[in-house]
Amino acid sequence: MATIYDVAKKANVSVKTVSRVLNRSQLVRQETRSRVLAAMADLDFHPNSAARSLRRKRTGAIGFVVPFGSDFVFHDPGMIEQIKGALDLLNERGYDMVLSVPTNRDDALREVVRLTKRRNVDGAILYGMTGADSIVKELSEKGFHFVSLGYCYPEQTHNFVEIDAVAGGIAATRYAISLGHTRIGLIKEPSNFLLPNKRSIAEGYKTALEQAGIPYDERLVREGDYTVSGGYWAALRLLDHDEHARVSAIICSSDPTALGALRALRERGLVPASGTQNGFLLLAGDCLPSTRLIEPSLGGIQAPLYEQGRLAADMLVSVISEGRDVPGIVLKPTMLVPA
Amino acid sequence: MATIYDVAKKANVSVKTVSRVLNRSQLVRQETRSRVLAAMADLDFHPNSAARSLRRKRTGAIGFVVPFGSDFVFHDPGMIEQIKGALDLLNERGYDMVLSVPTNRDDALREVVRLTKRRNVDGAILYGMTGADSIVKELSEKGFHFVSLGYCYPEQTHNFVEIDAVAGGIAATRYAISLGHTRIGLIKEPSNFLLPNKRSIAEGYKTALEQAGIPYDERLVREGDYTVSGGYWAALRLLDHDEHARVSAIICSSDPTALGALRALRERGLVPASGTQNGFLLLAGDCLPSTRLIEPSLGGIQAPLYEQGRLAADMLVSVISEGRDVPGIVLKPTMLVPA
DNA sequence: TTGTACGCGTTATCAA
DNA sequence: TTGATAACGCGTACAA
Repeated sequence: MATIYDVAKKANVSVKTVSRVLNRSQLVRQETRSRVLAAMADLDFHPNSAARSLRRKRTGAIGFVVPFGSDFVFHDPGMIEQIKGALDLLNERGYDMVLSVPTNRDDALREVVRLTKRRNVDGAILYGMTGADSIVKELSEKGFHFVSLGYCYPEQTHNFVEIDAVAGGIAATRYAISLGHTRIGLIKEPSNFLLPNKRSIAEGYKTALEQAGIPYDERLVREGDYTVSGGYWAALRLLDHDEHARVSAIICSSDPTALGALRALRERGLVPASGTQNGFLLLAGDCLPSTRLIEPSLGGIQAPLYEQGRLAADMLVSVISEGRDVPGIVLKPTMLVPA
Repeated sequence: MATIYDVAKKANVSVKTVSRVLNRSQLVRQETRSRVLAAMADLDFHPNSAARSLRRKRTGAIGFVVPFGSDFVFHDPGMIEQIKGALDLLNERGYDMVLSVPTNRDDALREVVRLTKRRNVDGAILYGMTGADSIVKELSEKGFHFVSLGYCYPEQTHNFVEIDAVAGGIAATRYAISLGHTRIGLIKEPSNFLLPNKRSIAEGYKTALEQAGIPYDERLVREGDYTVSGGYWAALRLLDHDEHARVSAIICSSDPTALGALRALRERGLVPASGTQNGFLLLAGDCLPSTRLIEPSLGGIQAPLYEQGRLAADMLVSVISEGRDVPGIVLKPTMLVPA
């Protein structure tokens, strides 16, 4: 491969001039610039990134690390949306994305440390998780850059983009109540997605019930695992548990959960009502566009996952370029009425 | 950040010795090694990747470039499976993946050139596409490494992993015929996914019909775009076109296509039969595990997309480490009977 | 507006 | 088994 020395020789200039052309400095005479550009084209010259990174102390890449393994990550449309949002923004900003999907928390933390401390990347987006406290704080102190999707530790005030699950729970539950439902099932998020200061959708559910004077029945609340089959089994348990006082509505904490619940409903001969029509009410948890292509009538809690990914990436780019932490953001989901 | 010089000083050895420890050379006395390791831990030393890459002339990363834009790529479960397969293998082999999703062919080719020629990556996986001929051949000649998912140019014999769409078409069509169907609709792949030596599912479809003595009716073949809505509209056209001689079966070339078609069927009051039961037959095109979680009864052409991604990555790793091209592979899909 | 010479942090070539 | 020193390719004080 040709180096700037080859280009310099060919264009009869110094390497510094070549470097200037490369970096779009204005201090190069037009005629010189064209000569250099011609030489670069002739030699099929491309600047070596490693040399650049070494010198500039930045790589132009950021890491995206999720601790749930590829089997989960690539089958969860919500995670996909978050990654997509981040990738889109990074692309606009000229950054490359290094995607890493270790299978557990410890490996994920090791990955973040490896990517950032070895300077493979200029910063990392890390999925919020327990046990990240010390590492993430250390990274911050030592000048490595990171932003988390959701909280990484209790009392975290900076460098995160979170979605308010409680607000979603309230909105969905109120909607069900407004249609006259009183036996409302909830398939909540898996507990390992929660953190001391990340509150559950179940809190919103309880609040809304309480405000409407409907007694809370813990048997109507099941834990899902954000997968289709998790939703399926949880829904079956809700439907079969109490034959005489069966739920007439189910609120799901994710889209796959809802698709699984839908399968369970169909197996039991129940078709969720569309619109405000009477009948069984099934509410999804992300209401992603891709889910609604498959089930257009599905309403529920619309979580801005794509925006979350985008904003996290945007925040990371700021953290990197300005060199200081940025206050966290909490996004509100909205309630999408079934079609 | 500490460098090997700091470590060397602290451990009272030369930088070369530190380097040896770093690279697990056996030519270091045990006692020296432990002293160096202790110093590294003390200083929280992490080797700088840029410096390493510059010196070693390899980065430990590979690029994955798909030319269809994030809106398509992240919403197509087939692409997701391919990426997942590649990522899993690269992870096992200790490579990082740089994911790039430009929106068109020209940008994709530029991306591959940028990533490889600037040495951001040691090689790239490129989605097969027209117009890649010259660039991909040039890369090959100049010693840059690449492997393509599907063919990149006519007469390509090396560095690709392809899935035989014709075989899939034959199998699915034969299955439909075996159940007594004679009016069989086909929603084939979008034409921009085809290349001179990549043959269409429609060829297999025709072959099977011909062998069974069923006349070919071009009105029963529609082009899809691999999306849910594309499948929906194509299926509606198939269902509404010819009221008196309507299709009794539809073969789809992808899973989203089938999910869209399913929506169309439901809207027309048609429920696809399960198993070998009589009734409307709907066959999917990828039969991915994730699709079957949503619609467990869906049968069709089961394409080994995950394996394709894995094998492509594996092939690329070979190409990189052995420095020479590897003969292409063609995978056969199988026919999955509806449950 | 252009050029010289050095440093970024590693690895590799020798020689000891 | 270890070490001095030269690369790797680019950016940048500093000088002209």
